[in-house]
Amino acid sequence: MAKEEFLKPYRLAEILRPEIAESDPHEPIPTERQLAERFGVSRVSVRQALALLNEDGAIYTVHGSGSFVAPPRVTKQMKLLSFSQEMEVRGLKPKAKVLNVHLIESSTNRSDDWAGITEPTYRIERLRYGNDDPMSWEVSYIASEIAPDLLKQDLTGSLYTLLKNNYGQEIVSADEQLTPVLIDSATSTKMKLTPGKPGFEIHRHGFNVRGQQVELSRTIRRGDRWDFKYTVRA
Amino acid sequence: MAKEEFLKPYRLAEILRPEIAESDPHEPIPTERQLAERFGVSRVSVRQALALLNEDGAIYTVHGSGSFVAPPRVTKQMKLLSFSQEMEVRGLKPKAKVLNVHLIESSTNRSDDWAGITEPTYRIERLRYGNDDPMSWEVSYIASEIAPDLLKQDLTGSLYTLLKNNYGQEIVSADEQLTPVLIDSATSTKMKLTPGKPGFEIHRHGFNVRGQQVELSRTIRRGDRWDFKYTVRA
DNA sequence: AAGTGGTCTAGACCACGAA
DNA sequence: TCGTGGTCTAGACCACTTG
Repeated sequence: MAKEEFLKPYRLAEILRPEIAESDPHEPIPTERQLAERFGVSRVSVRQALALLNEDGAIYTVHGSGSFVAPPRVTKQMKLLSFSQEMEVRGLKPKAKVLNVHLIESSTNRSDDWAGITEPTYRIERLRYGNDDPMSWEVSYIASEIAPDLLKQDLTGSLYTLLKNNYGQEIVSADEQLTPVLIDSATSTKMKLTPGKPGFEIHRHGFNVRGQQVELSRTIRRGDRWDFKYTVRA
Repeated sequence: MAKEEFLKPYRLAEILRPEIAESDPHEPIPTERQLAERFGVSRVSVRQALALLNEDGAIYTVHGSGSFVAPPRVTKQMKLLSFSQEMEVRGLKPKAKVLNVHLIESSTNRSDDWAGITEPTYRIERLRYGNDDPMSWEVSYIASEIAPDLLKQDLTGSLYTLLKNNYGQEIVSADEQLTPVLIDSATSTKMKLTPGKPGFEIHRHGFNVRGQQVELSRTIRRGDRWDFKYTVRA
């Protein structure tokens, strides 16, 4: 079931990566035609492999001249990660404490808090920990038609994993909006912080492969424990 | 000099876009083989066109089944934009007021503020406006070997455009780091804000095609006028 | 079983850079 | 001019979904 697209290019990239790492920055790597012959694959596959290496900044390519070892860079590409995955990347143990869960029945004057989510919907309020430190406070909305019996599930782990494994709803893309805020006193208390500290407020809309909105969430993250790093291209 | 890669796929995508816009969400679009025949191009080109449409959320594809019209989404992909470009996207007129420019000669105990930039380097402190409102305060460092005579240039416009047109240094990728902060009183004064408001602090490293660091900057942006929206994928 | 998208190939021609 | 990467083709076979 491995979902490895572009098998040859991917494997080829992994073979080339250590070779590249040993060369000095701006040294040329073999030409595409040479690599194609050496590995017995088509030039198209070589080019896809080089494209992968280019994406994470291992090489750069100059039309008419060649491909070269890129000088070292640190920042990673931005990928969709659940909170749990993010913590694991940082080497911290993720945990969640459920503060409140309930089902919101059809409401006449519905709040915009869960606009786009079909009612009735579950509202899940949780505190998120990394190595027992409170890292963020979050409220998630998930339509009950998507995940019936959600209340019976264990909600102390990754919601994304739960949705995927128990309901076949994999979230493959998300729209997010970051706003810098002063963390209000109520949230500060819940997160055991001194009030008035800066943080991020994040609104997230999660979508499945079919572009249907599956999850909606609002998150407050403490600024002293969260940076937001990314690489952006022209 | 148009730098349009994938000419056929790109043009094909633009032709298909309006057709797709007229169909209902989740309606199937023609198969790849049908499109290839209809437009007299190879299936590979069709697939690249569909990939482009997929990237900006116009369609989604299901292996073994087909491609379908995606339900509407709002958020744009994140692209590298200069401040000036960002303002234009928002329909605001960009402007810069130069607060301070000078050349930093080789220093013995150099500050980490411009780590990675070759000395001597220019330090450019500017206030950035959108429609005459101060939007952000920024300090940029640019090595003098890259842009000699920078002091003689007009610095009230886009630095990126200036670097590209006058010095042949196009910045094609950047690493950024966002931190939520309370805007300090000195910066608040410069931006004519009441102190203690939340904002973003952004560190940016700009690179040319060869992966060489061309620009380094630190920016403070007011939180009440800046959101950070993006789409992220698995 | 038939039809769809997913991967890969071999080969052609174009556009650019360096000598 | 020659060698490089950039684009495109026609056709093959695989993997998946649906009837």
